[in-house]
Amino acid sequence: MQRTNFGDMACSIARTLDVIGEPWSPLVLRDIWVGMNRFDQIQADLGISRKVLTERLGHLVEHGVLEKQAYDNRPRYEYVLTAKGRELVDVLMVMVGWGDKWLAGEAGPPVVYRHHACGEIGRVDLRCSHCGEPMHADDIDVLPGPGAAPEPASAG
Amino acid sequence: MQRTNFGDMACSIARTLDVIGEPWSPLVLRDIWVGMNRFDQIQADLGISRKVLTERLGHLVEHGVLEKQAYDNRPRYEYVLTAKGRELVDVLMVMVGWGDKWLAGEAGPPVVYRHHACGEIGRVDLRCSHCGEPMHADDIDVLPGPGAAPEPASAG
DNA sequence: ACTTTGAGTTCCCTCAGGGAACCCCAAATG
DNA sequence: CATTTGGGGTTCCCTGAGGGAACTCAAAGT
Repeated sequence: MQRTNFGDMACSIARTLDVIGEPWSPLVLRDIWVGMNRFDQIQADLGISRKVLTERLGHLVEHGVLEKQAYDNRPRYEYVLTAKGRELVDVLMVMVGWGDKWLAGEAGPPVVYRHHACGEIGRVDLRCSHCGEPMHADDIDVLPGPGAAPEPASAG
Repeated sequence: MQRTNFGDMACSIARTLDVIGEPWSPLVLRDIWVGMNRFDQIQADLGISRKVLTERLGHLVEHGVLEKQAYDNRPRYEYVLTAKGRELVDVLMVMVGWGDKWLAGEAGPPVVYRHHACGEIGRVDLRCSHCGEPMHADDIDVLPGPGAAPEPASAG
């Protein structure tokens, strides 16, 4: 965990980092997204320390991103995404897009997405919810919103 | 920095985390995105330790996300986003969208985006690059791509 | 000469991450 | 019944990254 508490900042990036900003958290989320729902599976897949995995899973459950479900009469559990967690996967998908473009190298992307709606391999594309045109860093002005902090400009 | 090296994994999420996965990095990027380009500005705004800020800026420059530019005859520098860095802001924008929805509370979002193309306040929306329809976690199948690792399924 | 300012370095201290061993419970096995 | 197996964690110690504050350095400004 980062030592500074990001959750109290008036910035949605910082607040989001408070949920998935710790090392390993996004990868834990990814594993669960693609169907690795059990402790030992995730631990083996990522090579994460069991101690840290316990902590991360607890943190994600606490923040309502995951749910812990029993799957047997024995004390056996698996972790599944909540609605909140599924929407957080959007962030992962965009990370994948960037990594595919800038870091994948000659081998090409490790995975691709087939879109149910069209059946084609597609990438994720950011568009304005209002007009549907592309919406990236240079296409917007960042303005203070209703929940802005009193004095300083912050990009949250 | 996380102790485990994410950059070598066959997963674009892990590789992206290798660039901006360390604590503070996304917030440093955000500050520079909204025009806080100088060391002391960023340090004061975030309350990050100077030691760590030095390290993060160096790391981001090294990975081609930022450029360090002299802005005076004196040894004075500022940090600006490269094209690679500007595209990384996509990830931040989606984090903002999620944080606004799930974490902002009654006060509402700390900032809003005005889209140049339509002039309206809009949010960012994920769509399929192929058909233009919404594309989220549940709308896709994740399939191995050309750069997939030999054996295991991984969501990269 | 003295102060100021931006941009870092250096130092020490604490606490989070890594690694490996250990524990608990319930079912299956002999 | 006693033992093994396997999932799901705890506990322990060690190292190294983050926090904080002080220090440095170079070029102006006065």
